[in-house]
Amino acid sequence: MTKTFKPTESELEILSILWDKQTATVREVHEIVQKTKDVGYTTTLKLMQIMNEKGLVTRNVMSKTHIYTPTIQREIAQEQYLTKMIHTLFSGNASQLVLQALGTHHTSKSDLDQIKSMINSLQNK
Amino acid sequence: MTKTFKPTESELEILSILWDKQTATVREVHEIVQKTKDVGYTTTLKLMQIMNEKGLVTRNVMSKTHIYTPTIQREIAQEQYLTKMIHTLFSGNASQLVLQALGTHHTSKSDLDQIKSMINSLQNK
DNA sequence: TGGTTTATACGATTGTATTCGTAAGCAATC
DNA sequence: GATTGCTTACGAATACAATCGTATAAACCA
Repeated sequence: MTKTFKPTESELEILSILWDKQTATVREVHEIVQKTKDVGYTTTLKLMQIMNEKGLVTRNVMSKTHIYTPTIQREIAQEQYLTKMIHTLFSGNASQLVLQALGTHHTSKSDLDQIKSMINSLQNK
Repeated sequence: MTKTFKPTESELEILSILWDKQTATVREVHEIVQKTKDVGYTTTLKLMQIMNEKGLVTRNVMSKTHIYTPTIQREIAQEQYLTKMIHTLFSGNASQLVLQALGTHHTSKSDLDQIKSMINSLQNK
């Protein structure tokens, strides 16, 4: 069973950066965080230390500057939040979410093709 | 400009109940909340009072038992969370979210048809 | 009417997230 | 080898969310 994974707002933001970069130092993360939030370096540092304690990330302490890696797969978080969102915001109706997403967020033609073929394979079951 | 809408975890849970029922008393909400969480009546009451102060809900105080109504449209919340989720969990790629949603959440054949026709109309633009 | 139930109001407590200041170590540089 | 800059560690303050106990009033009813 997957342990309950429940990062805070700020932790999720940091995780999302780590998922994109695979691995990063506090400074690298902080530089990105700073673009949207006005917080001090030690705040980001502290958060990442706490995340380490919680097991949300691991870190390589070989060099003076630690290197952080997320422990949770992005896919697991995706699935968890998707499920929750469908439940609380879409009354459990996944297709409503899909329609909404397609309607208000741009999607390339080839991506649309990919979605169509996925639908076809689902319908042929 | 839409005011920043940022309910807490518990507030969102209550809103989701109100969205489904359109309108409800504290007791009605609490009865549903209790199915998943073991909290006292006054906790739910207090939360809804705070939500009223924040403007997340309005209430009709004509009778002794107040009747609550959500002020925020469910659609606005849907859009906001969807956007945020696509950004932090799907690297900004909406179609990834759609594929994931279709892959892991059941969708009826007629709903799938509806999605297909939506895609077709998007592609014919 | 008097007691019981059901409501709201509200203060207080507890728990957790967020933020930052300060200290201390290390490494490059002057 | 002293100074400067960057790093981590850590305690402490602040803010906010969540929970509940108690008081008070209205409505119900036997």
